[in-house]
Amino acid sequence: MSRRGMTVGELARRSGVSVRTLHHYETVGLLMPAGRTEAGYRLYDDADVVRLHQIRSLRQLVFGLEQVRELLDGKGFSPLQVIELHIAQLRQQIDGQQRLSVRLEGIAATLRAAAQVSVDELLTTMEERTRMESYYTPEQLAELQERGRQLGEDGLRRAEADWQQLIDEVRAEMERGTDPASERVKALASRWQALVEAFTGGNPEIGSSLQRMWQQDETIHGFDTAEMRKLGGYIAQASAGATPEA
Amino acid sequence: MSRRGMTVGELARRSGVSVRTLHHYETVGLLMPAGRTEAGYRLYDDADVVRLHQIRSLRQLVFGLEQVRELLDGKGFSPLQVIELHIAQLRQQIDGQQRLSVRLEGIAATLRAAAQVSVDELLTTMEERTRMESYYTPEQLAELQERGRQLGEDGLRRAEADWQQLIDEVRAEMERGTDPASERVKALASRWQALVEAFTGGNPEIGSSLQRMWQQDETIHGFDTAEMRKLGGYIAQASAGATPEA
DNA sequence: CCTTGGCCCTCACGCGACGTGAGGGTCTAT
DNA sequence: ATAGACCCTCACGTCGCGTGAGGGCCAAGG
Repeated sequence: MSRRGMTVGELARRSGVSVRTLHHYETVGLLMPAGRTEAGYRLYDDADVVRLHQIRSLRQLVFGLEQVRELLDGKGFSPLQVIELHIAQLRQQIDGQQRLSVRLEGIAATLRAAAQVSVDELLTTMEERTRMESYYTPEQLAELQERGRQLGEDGLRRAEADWQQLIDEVRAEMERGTDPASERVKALASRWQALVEAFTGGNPEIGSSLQRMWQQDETIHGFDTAEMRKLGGYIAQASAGATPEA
Repeated sequence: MSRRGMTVGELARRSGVSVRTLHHYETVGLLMPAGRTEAGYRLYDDADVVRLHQIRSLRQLVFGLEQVRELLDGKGFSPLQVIELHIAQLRQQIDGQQRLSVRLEGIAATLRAAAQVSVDELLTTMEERTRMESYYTPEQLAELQERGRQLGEDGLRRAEADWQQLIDEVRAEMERGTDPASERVKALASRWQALVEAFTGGNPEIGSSLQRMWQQDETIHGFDTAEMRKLGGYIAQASAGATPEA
């Protein structure tokens, strides 16, 4: 049977490709059947079987049937060049996808900590992520993300609530005109420092990146930076009075 | 101007997308212009500008305009679900591409060491790689590849030539009926062991994988394993006589 | 008023590697 | 003769637009 040639269906079954694929390979000139019956049925011989195997093999490694044909027909670039080119392209793709993946992870983590996850939330989270990516280095981002992961969703929510609570208290004291050197404000100041510390993880570079964000952006994760700067100044007075640090 | 709405061209310039893209977004119902002039010109308003930004943002993160529309229209899955699904898909893709990349590296390395790089070479190298992938674990493959990389192309070619040379000599002695216990054959045996050692790098698991290949495959990298087994037996006799090792 | 140049419009094909019918012959066994 | 399995050749759909083709709309200059 394979002596006299096999039909498309047979070849398809034996080699695991679809009949349509074989048709397609013929129309693009990649695999022409050795002959036809009087009725017009395609007949493939052993050489065709071999070539099909080659095609399927190369297909996994290479971009595009066109290149496969060029390889098999010996035109175009040398196999090694094609492979190396492909490797380079693959690397780029992988790189881009990995960056995207990291980005998505970060966004997903933030979303998971959010109460309700609307598209608005998603969009603002994305914007924030973009801004963060412009302030922090990839390593710093990874560090922040890792710390967030350890905290967990509840931990993140709690941290955010802590900030909100602290800000409210500080604002209240400031509006009341409490002396920054008072014990009450000093207590607030140390809570403030603790929260900043919890965020930066003691990494001074992350601290300075955060500073830059505070200075240059108008809002960070829903907090108004203008007010934060004011409150921060107040807190700084308390800290300066409380501890002899710069 | 943006009060009364802007034309496609303006919107395109201001947001960095092509006019065609805006047309396309309209035909798929993703971004419908707020209105039209009497002459039929599309007019976009500020809300459209916002929506376009949203579309472009989501577009980077998500597979397909369809999903973008579902997200923006609030139908279908929740943003977080979509993101997580996308992450999973991305991971899979990255995984597959990385495996492919490793595979290509291995093939490229082998090809670089080959004298002439024909498509035949490529195909047989691929087959061999496939066989190797079925015998060695990924870690072992990585180890082998690393060792090959350190040898360099010339080193690999030299190793291959060494084997060929050694095999010829061993065969000659065997055909001549030389006693395996003779000094001459013992010298060959130690060279043999050294070459095997150089290949396995002293890793016994790689050694046993190699054994299995020798036993089960008919040819390895162009060497006839049937003959290799015979020669190996002869060498083993010499080694047994030479050293008291098992 | 007419022209010129720069907008805009609506089709509609092209890309890549096939999937999926539609509509209709061929072969084999009953 | 007929059923059922196989084969044939179109030809459209996929996805996100790019790239014309062929033709109106509009503002400014001659």
